[in-house]
Amino acid sequence: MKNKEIQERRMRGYFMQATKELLKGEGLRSINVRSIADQAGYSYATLYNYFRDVKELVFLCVTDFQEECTAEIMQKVKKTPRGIERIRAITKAYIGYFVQYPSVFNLFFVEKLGDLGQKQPAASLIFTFLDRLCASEWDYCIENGITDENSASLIKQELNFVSCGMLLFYMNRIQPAGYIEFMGMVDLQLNSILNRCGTETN
Amino acid sequence: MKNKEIQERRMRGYFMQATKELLKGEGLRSINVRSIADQAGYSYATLYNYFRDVKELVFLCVTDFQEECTAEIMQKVKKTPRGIERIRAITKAYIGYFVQYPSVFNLFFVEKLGDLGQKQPAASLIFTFLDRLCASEWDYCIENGITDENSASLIKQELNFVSCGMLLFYMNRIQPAGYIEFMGMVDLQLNSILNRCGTETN
DNA sequence: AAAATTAATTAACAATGTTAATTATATTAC
DNA sequence: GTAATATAATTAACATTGTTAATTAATTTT
Repeated sequence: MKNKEIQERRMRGYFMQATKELLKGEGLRSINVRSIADQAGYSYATLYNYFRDVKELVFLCVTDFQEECTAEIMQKVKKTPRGIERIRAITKAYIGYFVQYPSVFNLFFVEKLGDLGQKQPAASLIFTFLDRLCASEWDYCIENGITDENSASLIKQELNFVSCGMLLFYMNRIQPAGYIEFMGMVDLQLNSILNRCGTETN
Repeated sequence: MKNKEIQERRMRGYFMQATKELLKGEGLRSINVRSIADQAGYSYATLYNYFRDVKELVFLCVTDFQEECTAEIMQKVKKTPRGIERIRAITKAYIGYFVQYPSVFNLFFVEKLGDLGQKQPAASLIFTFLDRLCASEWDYCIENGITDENSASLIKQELNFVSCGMLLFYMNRIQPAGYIEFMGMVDLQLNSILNRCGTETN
């Protein structure tokens, strides 16, 4: 039955589209079975014919957002010189994307998504996201002797944690207060971390 | 009416005690008006005679936990040599406390606590917590020329963000998988950040 | 001790997630 | 092409949780 498969995929798509619109617009707060179904133009119970529960549906948006985010970032940094410079640009753009879509940040890093069955794959998908975005640039740096593998691996982690930490404080606690100050702090932190590359081996 | 005040304080205390027990035991998941009231030995509606809502009650536990955490840390590090060494120890103990009580971490850093009226004070209370724990040691470092104010301020922020980021990943995404690996990573990161002190000015 | 006040409890309602029962739609057999 | 069947979608219903209103119990005041 090919038709059935196509139709089912289409239906899932409608609900996912609706969920993504709501997430980007009103945010996670506004997400509930009824609002999603409304947005999709169906009754709330119909959703359960295509998804185990509302968490599965929301979770599926993660992959979509990651792809979108990746595209946006790569577009933004393609003119930046390769190496450390581009790693800095990617990380800034990565942070910028989450500032633009706070609910995506919450979805990725904050929400525990309950006891979602496929928790572990999603977890590593998220944990390695920035690493994957920067992977080829780190390779470039190592190949060109700009840094070595050991310090690269440390700094990768540090970028990951610091980015996430800054975002968490900014989003959740409104600290620092404004976007300008926040991005200023981001610059300082990224400089501090990335300036260490190649200058010495700790 | 002095009695009334005493009684009211006592009642608030009962509910707070109950909430803290639940938080530390079952975690935030298990927190709801009825479970708190049960634990306290009252009906759920009674709670509303003493607290605006359940969020206020939960929020009040933050301060209590901070005090407890501070005491535990200071006890732990009192024999560590002052300066960078002790900053490292405090930060490790700080991370250790949250690993011990994951729900306190959630409460502090993850939960948005809705549109809590007193949001801002709580926010800065949390944001500055590690800084306050380390404040006198940083002063010590600056006074003794171990580091200067500029790099101290950068590194303070970095410690704050990295700690929070590592915890977020570990708690939320089970990454890295085990406690031993996690604490190993913590050591590496703290070394990397703190080794920069005084060796050079970036 | 009766009246009045205060505190505590039960009842009730609203929002949300989820499942069961019912209705509408589409597919298949003749 | 229509009746029987299968599938999909909807409404109804129930569970959980937060919150407020109405009622009952307790305490205080006179």
